[in-house]
Amino acid sequence: MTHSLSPVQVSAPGRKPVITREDILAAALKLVGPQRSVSSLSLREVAREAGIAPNSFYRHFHDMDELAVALIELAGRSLRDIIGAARRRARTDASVVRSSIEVFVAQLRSDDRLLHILLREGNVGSDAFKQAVERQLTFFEEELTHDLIRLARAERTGLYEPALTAKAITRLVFAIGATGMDLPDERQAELTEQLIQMVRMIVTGTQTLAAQDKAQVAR
Amino acid sequence: MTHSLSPVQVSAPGRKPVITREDILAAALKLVGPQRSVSSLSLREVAREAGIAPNSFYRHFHDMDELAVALIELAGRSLRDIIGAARRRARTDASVVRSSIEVFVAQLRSDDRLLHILLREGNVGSDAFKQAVERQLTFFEEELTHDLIRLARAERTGLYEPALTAKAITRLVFAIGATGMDLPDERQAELTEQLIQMVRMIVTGTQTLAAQDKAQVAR
DNA sequence: TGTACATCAGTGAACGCGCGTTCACTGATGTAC
DNA sequence: TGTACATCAGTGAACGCGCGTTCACTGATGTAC
Repeated sequence: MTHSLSPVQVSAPGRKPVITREDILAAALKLVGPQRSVSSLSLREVAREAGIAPNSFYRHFHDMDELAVALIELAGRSLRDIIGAARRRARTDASVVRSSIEVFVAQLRSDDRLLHILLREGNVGSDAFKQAVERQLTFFEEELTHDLIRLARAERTGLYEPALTAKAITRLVFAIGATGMDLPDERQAELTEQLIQMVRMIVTGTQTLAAQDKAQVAR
Repeated sequence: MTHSLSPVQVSAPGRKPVITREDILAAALKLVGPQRSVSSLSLREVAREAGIAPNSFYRHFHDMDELAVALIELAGRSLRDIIGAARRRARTDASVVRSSIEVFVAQLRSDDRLLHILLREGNVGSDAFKQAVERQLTFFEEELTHDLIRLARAERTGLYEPALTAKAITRLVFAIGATGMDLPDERQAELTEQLIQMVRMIVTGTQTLAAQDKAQVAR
């Protein structure tokens, strides 16, 4: 789950940077944890962790808000890549649910803290920050909507309100995932099974409602 | 949505209190809003709002964490009372979903900020604080589990994993509710309908899965 | 190749601020006699 | 009823701290000639 964070630097006059935006983002990432949300980090703390003077921070970001938004975008992009790969590997309807959720939970326990950021930060911080989180979640919903439509066509099952279904699944997985962030490793499997069952309830529900609708129309 | 916060004071020697725990809780409540979570409030800020000297705060709470936990408990208790009343008024399966969610969304827009606190604070703050939020959510889940079992019996529909279903519904409603906190009033109806449909997906899903299980066993 | 110069990443020191917490206090109240 | 006293809610002043932000600076680098 790594990404290049900025385009290749074009050669320019002046002193060479000894530290990059990526270094600062990585330092901030090291500081977030069970007790610390991104929006509670101080500029001086991040600078200290990155090994630079507090005022050097301003060479790379306008303020802490800009750093926080950059972190959110990085986290969202990485997670979508990972889940997307898992979805492409899976063949059947059932295994798409399972493998996506397994990858999601595995990422919860991963050493890089990227997913933690998306889960912990939804409802605090500045407007710009909250919007950045919201944007990443809607990206997920859009991709999931397309998947649901594609799967319903392939398996000839009905589908009731795909966008709403995608939203319900996304928000539920993220909400439950957030509570599981700090769980010990041995409860990971349990969390995974719970999530899979919950998603199946929703998917089964949509299919049943779609079938009822169809019957209604036919009658 | 009001509650008596402490037992009636027994007469004791010493100066009469001019300010109460309730006054301080109310002051803290006034300060939380779109940009401010309870865990971001400072002791001095709350004292200022309550009209007392900063150090007087210590006469009522050991620290800010204790105040935050008291707020969470107040909010949870109040919301359960309100939703409980709505559920008792409703007669049918469908109207239980609708009236509970309507009351929930109405409370989202209410002047007292109690529900906001539960929604915004799930994933930040001290351990004691997060546990307090978690505890209130499990209270909801337990009550909902009982309701689901009762309704399934009454309507002779199957029920698949009632506790898990209750958890999925609770977490989903709170997660979506959190995103709707800061929405303008005119989108309240839309939010309500979305939530109702999502809950129906889950309930329909559980019933269908239960029916499938039964067929499996009968075969 | 050599030199003067512009650029600009990073710095050290300092600022004013709001914070949580402490201390010794004041003075209103209820109780004992 | 009157008086001395213990209790304790609330206070004003002070502390040391970490914070974000500013300023004028240093010195490494690439460019122009």
